[in-house]
Amino acid sequence: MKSIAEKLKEKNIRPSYQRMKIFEYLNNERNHPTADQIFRYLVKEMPTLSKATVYNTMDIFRKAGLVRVVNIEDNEARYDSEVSVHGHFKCELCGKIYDFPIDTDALSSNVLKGFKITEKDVYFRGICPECRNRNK
Amino acid sequence: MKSIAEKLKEKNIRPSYQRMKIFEYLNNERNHPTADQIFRYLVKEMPTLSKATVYNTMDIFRKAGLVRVVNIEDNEARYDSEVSVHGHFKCELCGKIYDFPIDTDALSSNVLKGFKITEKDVYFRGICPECRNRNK
DNA sequence: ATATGTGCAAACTGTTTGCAGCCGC
DNA sequence: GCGGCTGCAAACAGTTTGCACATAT
Repeated sequence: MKSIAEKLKEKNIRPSYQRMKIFEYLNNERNHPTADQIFRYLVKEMPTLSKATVYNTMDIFRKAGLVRVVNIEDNEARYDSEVSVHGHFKCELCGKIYDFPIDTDALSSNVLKGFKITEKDVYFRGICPECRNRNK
Repeated sequence: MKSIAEKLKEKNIRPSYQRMKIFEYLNNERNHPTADQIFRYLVKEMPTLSKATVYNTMDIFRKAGLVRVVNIEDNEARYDSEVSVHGHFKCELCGKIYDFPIDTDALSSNVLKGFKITEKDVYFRGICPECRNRNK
């Protein structure tokens, strides 16, 4: 089991304390947090933490392929430590975001022949089973 | 062929001059414009037009199902007068946004059984054929 | 006359930037 | 000591809001 520091070094990211804590948080809480959520959680144990550092770090992680940015909400970005191709479902009632697998081949129909596709985002919205049952 | 005024009335939207011009623009220029593009174009012939009116109008249109909001860019929203389910591809080089059909059944796999899906957004990014050829 | 729509400016929010100081190699 | 990282504050952009005035029925 690799240490966090090693994982960051592999990507040529200097493992500062802040970066390691942010990375640790992302991999423990897999709730697609916003930058603000990450900040508010970590500032409790690191009172001098700055939001700019969170943004900087997320950008570095994104460029290194350690996180995916989830823009399922129009106003603010969320971060996903699961970087493989998959879809996101947001429940309009409870706000929870679910991951789900997608058949990426079925999607990229032959209509996009000639296009080089480097990024695929699939966002669904609706009501999750829990909320549907609750309102019955 | 219905007049624009009639189309708006059908949706219980009072056909003010501004709203008709905005609706007309959306259906003529099918370039997935931003609010700012709509504003900058129309302010030329309507110097007193306000950006707030553009935003208000787009919100009314969206609620009435006349436009779809395209959030393929993280910073600003785009509007699509084509409201049927389809995907969007953005070329990272020329910035152009292409529509493409999606097999919506292939997408909603049985993994999302129990979920009520009301909205589907599919965003791809990459390089379009034109740009690929240009750089050869 | 009353409802609704418009336009202006100010507020708001998420994000980015510049820069001074700090830390680690 | 040097390069890189952090934290603060200010700047920034897109969007929303409050309100007075204009407009349409």
